[in-house]
Amino acid sequence: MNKDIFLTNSIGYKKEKFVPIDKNKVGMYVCGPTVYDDPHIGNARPLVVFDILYKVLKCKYGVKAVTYVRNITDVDDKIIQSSIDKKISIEELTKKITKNYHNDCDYLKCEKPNEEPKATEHILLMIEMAKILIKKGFAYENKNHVYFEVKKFKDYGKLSNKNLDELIAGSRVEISENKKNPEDFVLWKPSMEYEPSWDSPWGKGRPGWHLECSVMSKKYLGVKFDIHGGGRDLIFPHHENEIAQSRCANDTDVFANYWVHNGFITISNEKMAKSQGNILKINDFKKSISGQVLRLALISTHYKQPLDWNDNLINECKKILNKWYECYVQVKKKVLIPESILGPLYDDLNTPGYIANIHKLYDKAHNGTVKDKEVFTTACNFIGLLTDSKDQWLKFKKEQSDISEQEILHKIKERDKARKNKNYKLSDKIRDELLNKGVLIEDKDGKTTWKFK
RNA sequence: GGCAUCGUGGCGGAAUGGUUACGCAGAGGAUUGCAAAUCCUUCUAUCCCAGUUCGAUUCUGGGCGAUGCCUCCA
Repeated sequence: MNKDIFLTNSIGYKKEKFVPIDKNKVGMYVCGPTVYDDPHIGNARPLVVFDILYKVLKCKYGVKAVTYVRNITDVDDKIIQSSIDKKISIEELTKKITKNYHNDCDYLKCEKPNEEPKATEHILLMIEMAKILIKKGFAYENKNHVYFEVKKFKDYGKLSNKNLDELIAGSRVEISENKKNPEDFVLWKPSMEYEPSWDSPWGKGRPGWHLECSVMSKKYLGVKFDIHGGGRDLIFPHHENEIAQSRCANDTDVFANYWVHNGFITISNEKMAKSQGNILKINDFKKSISGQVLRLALISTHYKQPLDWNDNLINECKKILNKWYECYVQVKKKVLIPESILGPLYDDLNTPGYIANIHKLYDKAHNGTVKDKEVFTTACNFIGLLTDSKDQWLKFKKEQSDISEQEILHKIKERDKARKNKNYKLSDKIRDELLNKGVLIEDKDGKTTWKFK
């Protein structure tokens, strides 16, 4: 499609036309998980949002033109703490959580990124970058720590709309006597005996949190690239610090051109937090709800907006997908999605607008030709919906029920008998019983059919 | 305290300087033993106050309210 893509750039928070550095190539870096605990529904949002942005970019620039990098952070204080709490080794923990994370990605129908670098596999590059920053005078060593001197970077705070004076005045910044200034942040720190460590010019230790993304984005996308994404909360300090490190180390005027951040999820209007005890793990949905339902729910609101997670939302999405599967067809030949339908996605990833368009395609397809149904199904597939066949969808619902097919057919026979005898009291009772077990009876054209609700 | 975002019908949720969003729910109808499912039709809205304008829900200013970030966090 010839149409331009627009994105809301967090720098300035304005919608801007997307122009890649190289018009034949697009690079996107998205902050992936820190593998210290199972992914929750909040982690799922950027996964799905940037998966769709990836698809849109590929649609416009070609499959091979887009490089999507999403890291895995496997060294971090939270991981150390979690391994102590769970009484398992760090390696065992990160391996296990990474595996769970990949399962969750599959469940949510997310495509694999082109690269999925791990922090622990890039320690040497991180040490290199820290060395360069010291050499150039942007960082300093003190007592086996290396700190980035924020003051030295003039554009600090440009992304998050902060100025240094206010930050310091807030005095919530961690004060350490090792630091020259309270706002300075760690590039390298020493490790305790039991903590993971690597040799460095500043002794055995480990990197600070932000360095990995600077190093890995550079390795896979270069010192300047197009899109950097993640959750809103990462704007400060994580992304601000990435910009500072990268631009100072690489002598560049810009790090990423477009910063795209997704909003937060609340649970029934409450902040999702450990202290609230309302963390919903992705894994906990797998048994009862199809990943497609979660996916639809996650994109039912524009990515920038907050999204409230509640039963009503899930039920609505279930209903919509049930309905949509009525028009599902297997698409064999490639079908083009009309520009007018695709439009909202190009316009700052307006998924609700696109969903509204799918509803219109559904209306057309429902009484329309096979071609109409193919267009409809293709439009759904484009955002990762209706990617399961109808059989798979029905099978999943079947697995939710504890009633056997045999039993259902038997009950229906019983009901038919009652109906023939005009014993409607009994026949309605049987229908209610089945409904309670999730089986929906439909008398159509003189025949009784059933399906799982 | 500082910096941001948001405030649309019963609910969710887009867009827009003047014209139908869309979905769910509700109502009416077709259909049915009654339903369900499906189809058709349909009601309901732009927080308050000023300003700009021929005209503002949309732009500007003020107010009120909600939320987020400023500390680990998607």
